[in-house]
Amino acid sequence: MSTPGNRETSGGRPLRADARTNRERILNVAEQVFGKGGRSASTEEVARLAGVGVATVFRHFPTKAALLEAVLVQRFDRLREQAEALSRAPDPGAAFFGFFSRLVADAAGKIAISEALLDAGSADGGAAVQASDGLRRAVGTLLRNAQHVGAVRGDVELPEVYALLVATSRARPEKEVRDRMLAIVFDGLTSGAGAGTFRTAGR
Amino acid sequence: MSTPGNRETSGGRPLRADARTNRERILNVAEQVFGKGGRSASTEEVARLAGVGVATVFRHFPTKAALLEAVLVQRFDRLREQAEALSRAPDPGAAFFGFFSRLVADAAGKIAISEALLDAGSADGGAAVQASDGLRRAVGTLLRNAQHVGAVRGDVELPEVYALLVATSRARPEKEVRDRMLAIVFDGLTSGAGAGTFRTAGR
Amino acid sequence: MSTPGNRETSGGRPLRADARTNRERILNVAEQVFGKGGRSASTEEVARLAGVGVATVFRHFPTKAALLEAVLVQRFDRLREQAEALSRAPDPGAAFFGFFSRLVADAAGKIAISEALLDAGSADGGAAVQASDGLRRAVGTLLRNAQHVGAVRGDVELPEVYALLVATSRARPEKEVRDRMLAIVFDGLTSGAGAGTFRTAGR
Amino acid sequence: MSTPGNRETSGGRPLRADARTNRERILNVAEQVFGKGGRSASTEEVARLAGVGVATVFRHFPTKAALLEAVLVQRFDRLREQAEALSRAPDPGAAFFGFFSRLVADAAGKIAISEALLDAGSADGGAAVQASDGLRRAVGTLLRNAQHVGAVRGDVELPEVYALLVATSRARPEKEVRDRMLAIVFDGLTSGAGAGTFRTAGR
DNA sequence: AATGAATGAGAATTCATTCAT
DNA sequence: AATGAATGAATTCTCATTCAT
Repeated sequence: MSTPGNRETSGGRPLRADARTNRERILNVAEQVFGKGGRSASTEEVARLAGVGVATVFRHFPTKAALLEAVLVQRFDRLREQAEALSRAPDPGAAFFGFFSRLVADAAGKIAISEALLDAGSADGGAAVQASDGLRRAVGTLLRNAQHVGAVRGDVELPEVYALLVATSRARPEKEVRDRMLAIVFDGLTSGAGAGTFRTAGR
Repeated sequence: MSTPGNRETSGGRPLRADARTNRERILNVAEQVFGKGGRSASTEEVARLAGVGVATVFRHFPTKAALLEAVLVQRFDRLREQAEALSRAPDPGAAFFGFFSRLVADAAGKIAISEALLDAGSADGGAAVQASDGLRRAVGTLLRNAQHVGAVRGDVELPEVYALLVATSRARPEKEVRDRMLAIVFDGLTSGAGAGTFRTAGR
Repeated sequence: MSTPGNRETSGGRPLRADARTNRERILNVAEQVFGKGGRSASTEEVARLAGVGVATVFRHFPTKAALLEAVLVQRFDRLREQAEALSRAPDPGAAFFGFFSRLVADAAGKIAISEALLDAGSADGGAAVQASDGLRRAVGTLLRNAQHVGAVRGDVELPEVYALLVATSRARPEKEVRDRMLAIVFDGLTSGAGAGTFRTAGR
Repeated sequence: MSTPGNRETSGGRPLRADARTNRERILNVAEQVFGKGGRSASTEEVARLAGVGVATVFRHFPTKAALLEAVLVQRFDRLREQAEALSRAPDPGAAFFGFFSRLVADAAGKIAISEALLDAGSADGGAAVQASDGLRRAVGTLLRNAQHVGAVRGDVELPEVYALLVATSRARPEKEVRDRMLAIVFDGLTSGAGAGTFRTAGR
């Protein structure tokens, strides 16, 4: 949307048509490759599957870290856009839980992504953190809306909700189990009270 | 219980005193190093921090994978022992939730461990998987006990509970947030009902 | 002849000019290095003498074994070509003995080569074995031709002749002695009869 | 026999009984191990098969090279003893050819031995060269005797005969082929003349 | 004397990144 | 702009040799 991080290169000059095509293909391939093999997947692999030379990858993304970052930014931005779109949906409860479910389902099988969701909280200094923050804000909106209509209890706050989102997107059980796992979390987000006794039990 | 996995070497012969010391130091250092850097941390790093040569590390653990495995087995075994001990505690509810909390707290900052908790479900064929299964079984016992006394609702099953354990142990927020995150999950495990509408919402 | 094994890479695509140069230099240097130090000579040594980095060697030959194999294939192919050329020479006797002499002379100082001539009989599964077989077949033709014109006695067969070729190419005496050694073998291949009594004497 | 190289250690002091036993066992195991794997077989392997610690091997033989040398000396000495014994046999022809056959047969499957037979000609400076010379001298005697009775033609000399011995002991064909190969060589050593034309053909 | 443990110096191989075409 | 080639710096693992018990 109105994100400033969407420029094609830092130089600002618009890319030639074929270059833009290449950049996009590389980015998409990288998402798959890092999704499967994590950070440690090799840049050559990305180049090969994208059908370009390694040097081309490095022309577009000066370091492997930059490539990884670009992948993450793209992903975070997409998610943020979805969240923003849902924030205008008629049923805020369905919007919130639906988004939560979809994100977790999508993250399955995307190692690097979820690793990143995780680490992006920590210092990276870069664009990925910003993009992650954008997503977090959008989730915050969804959450507030849902609380407004009583779909989510009022006493939970964004940090723990986001932590749950990150956490559950990391687990990679089969769909069946994943759904049952989410059901529990969603119950916890809805009902409230009661179990308070055990919250810190044993600590 | 009487853990059979605690022998010093598979060979059976007890190690010389100095060797055992070294082996233990290496194992502990490795736990930290892999905890911080994940699988991709280098064996050399482990050796350096343990104050021994790389070759010494390899003498004790013939491959890097074996070292990683040993670390995991040790950790899983420890956790299983704790779980087993708690399974005989007077208050099954406190036992279950207490164990859950402690595990998640301990996992903080231990990348490799949680990665492993995660992957151990998949094929590894090795000792780590066995140890992981042992832990899972022990958690199963805690869960059943807690359900028996009504501390955990009766309609949840081990797979999703274990998935939640894995998931939340992966997230690494500060203590504050972690506790609030767990409170939500624990609520979901206690109350039940109600939120069913949203379980698969958006899917 | 039209050797099919001479392509630059198995991929088929012709190498860039500079790459081909490097590949050839590496191959030649490797022939010398392995010739002197045998299989256990180091790849680093090859790289150093070829004036390239180790990684370059590995780019061209993905494993040390592959490099060794390439060296052998090249050598076997060359020898086979020579043998094939000689198989059309006017004097089959001179062709056979001449080839024999030349091969033995060339093998002097080439440990890896003769080791390989030796081992190629055994299982390697690879291209070297094929190339070795090609050479053996070519020698077979030379032998048959020479027997046809009576230059080599009729009752010897390829296996023992090839074994002799391998054996004598392994010994590395000075030229003088080598020639005298070959003279004995050649006599044995020509005359026949007579000494039969001693063939298995003492056995 | 009257060899001066038979002392147990260079120190001169006689070894304790158990030490001598160990030394012998190590030596025999080493012969097998190096026979199978060549020089590159590991010292640990020797130790393991001998049922002693590595350090014990190194106590008896200060370096791997020394161990290899000792193996060779032992082997050369044994062969020399056999040759010397045969030099007093009634039939010098049978003695010569018999010894030749036996040596070649024994060498089969003993990589290091034949490698050494080969290299011992070159500079080693050590005891192995001396032992090798002893063997060579003994073969010389066998040869002269055989020539004396006309079993071997008179115009061949020790260097080329020894070279043939070395060469054929390196080839490792099956028994069948080996025998036929030797038959050719023996013919060459007996008959003489005739094939002279080809001796240096092609050179 | 015997041994298991420790180790430094390689060796093969990989990979992010730079260079020449 | 695109590419294949080149490379230095890791990284895992091995082995002859030394050390401490």
